[in-house]
Amino acid sequence: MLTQSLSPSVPSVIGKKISPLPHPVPDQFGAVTGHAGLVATEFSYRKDEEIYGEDEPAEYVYQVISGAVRSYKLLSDGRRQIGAFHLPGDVFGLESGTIHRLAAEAIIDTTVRLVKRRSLEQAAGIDVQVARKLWAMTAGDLRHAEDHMLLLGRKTAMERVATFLLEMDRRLAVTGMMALPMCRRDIGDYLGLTLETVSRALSQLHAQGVLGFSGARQIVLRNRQCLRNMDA
Amino acid sequence: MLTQSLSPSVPSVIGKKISPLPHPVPDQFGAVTGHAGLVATEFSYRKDEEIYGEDEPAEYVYQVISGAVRSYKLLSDGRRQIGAFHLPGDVFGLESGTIHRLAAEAIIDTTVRLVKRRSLEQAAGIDVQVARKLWAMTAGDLRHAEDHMLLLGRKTAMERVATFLLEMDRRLAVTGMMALPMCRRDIGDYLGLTLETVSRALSQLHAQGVLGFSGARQIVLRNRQCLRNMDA
DNA sequence: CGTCCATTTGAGGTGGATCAACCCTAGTGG
DNA sequence: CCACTAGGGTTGATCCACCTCAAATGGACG
Repeated sequence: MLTQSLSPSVPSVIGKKISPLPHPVPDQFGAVTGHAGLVATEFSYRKDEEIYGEDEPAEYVYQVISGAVRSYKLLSDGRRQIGAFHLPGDVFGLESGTIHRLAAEAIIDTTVRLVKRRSLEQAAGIDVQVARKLWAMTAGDLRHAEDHMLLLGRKTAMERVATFLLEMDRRLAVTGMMALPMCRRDIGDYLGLTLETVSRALSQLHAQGVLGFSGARQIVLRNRQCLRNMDA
Repeated sequence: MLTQSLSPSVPSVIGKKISPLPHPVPDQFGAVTGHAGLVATEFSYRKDEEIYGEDEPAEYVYQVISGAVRSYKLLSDGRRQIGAFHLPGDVFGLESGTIHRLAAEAIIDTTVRLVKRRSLEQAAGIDVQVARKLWAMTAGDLRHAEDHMLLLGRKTAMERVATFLLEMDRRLAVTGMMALPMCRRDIGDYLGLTLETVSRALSQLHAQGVLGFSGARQIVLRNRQCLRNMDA
């Protein structure tokens, strides 16, 4: 594999142009980088490539332009908990301290925009609006984590899958259809379940007519209210 | 009960003096309120009294002076997930938005110091150091939530209890002994377990000599390394 | 057309939940 | 000072939702 990058954390493709986001996504990042003339760069990562590791210095803050990213923690024996999926428009890797608390990997081929954390911090020291925005973004991550603790600690397998489907539907459905970038194992590691349990729950919802498949990762929700009811 | 407060969210005792914290606790709150001459007030709540409810407007930010507080979310059928315990010195109820995402209750009789959220936000708009501190406090909560997601999604019952004991030992042990303010049900709802499972795990650790009891809530750790190993 | 994974499905095992006594201790009142 | 009570905690027996292990199926891609 001579063409591979030498280090897993060095992006395999390096670009310098700034692309617009594909969709009218609420652009939290642009709202911040637009100020203070921050330098944003584009990088690309191939499927399963590491973007940064757990406890690595947090040098950059990232925004997904295209593709998808998983943030996760590992136990020593390999058990994995995915804390969040990051989809186009999402900012990830933002830390108030100097260390990344979770690792991040590209789920599929992914392009990100990135800026130096230090330059954001500097901008925050000058412009209170930037400081406010950084706080709000971390608070948004906290809100998601709090909701997810309830799911992981207290919901049944079917409730977890229903919650997941509604979340993905909200975040990436176009024309009523969603194209999941992640495999069943990723979904399981996000929901605190095994991949088999996820598959069984999806099959059951399919049998009940609550959702339709066109390929295992192309899902259309046919009865959102039913999912909302089971999500409790 | 004529002497009870009329509303559960109105503190039952109202004080106005500012007491120092009992211990040399790193005082995040003072570091912020010290600036800008913010007005801090003291309130007290009795055991099991609600401090604020889920989705209530976030009017105040709190710091525990004495006692203990649980923050939690409920499902419609009463299942509860406690997201955090707040002990003397801890700040809680800090929101970047206008709404409390979790409810809060006093675990035992508790006294808190509080300031208006709006006045903190105002101070943050003037003093970047205050803004930085608020962001750092929210980031600290996020870090805890991320660790707790790993526990809830992927750890075994024994690993959860070991993690809990080490956390409480770190946060409230004096002279090698810790006095837990919360009951077994609270611990279970924090760890995503039943109270029976928590009790069994503690009994097993007791039988193994890893910990000693003097009363169900007075615990001394006799082998922290053993707990660290099982915490994985 | 064949290979390689991802996914589905089946069969059986198990960790923690549930249901049910029982016990301890602190608080109360005699 | 002690009997009584109530709530929290412990322990036992059983259950079941989800995990584990295994095999079949399917879809993407050379």
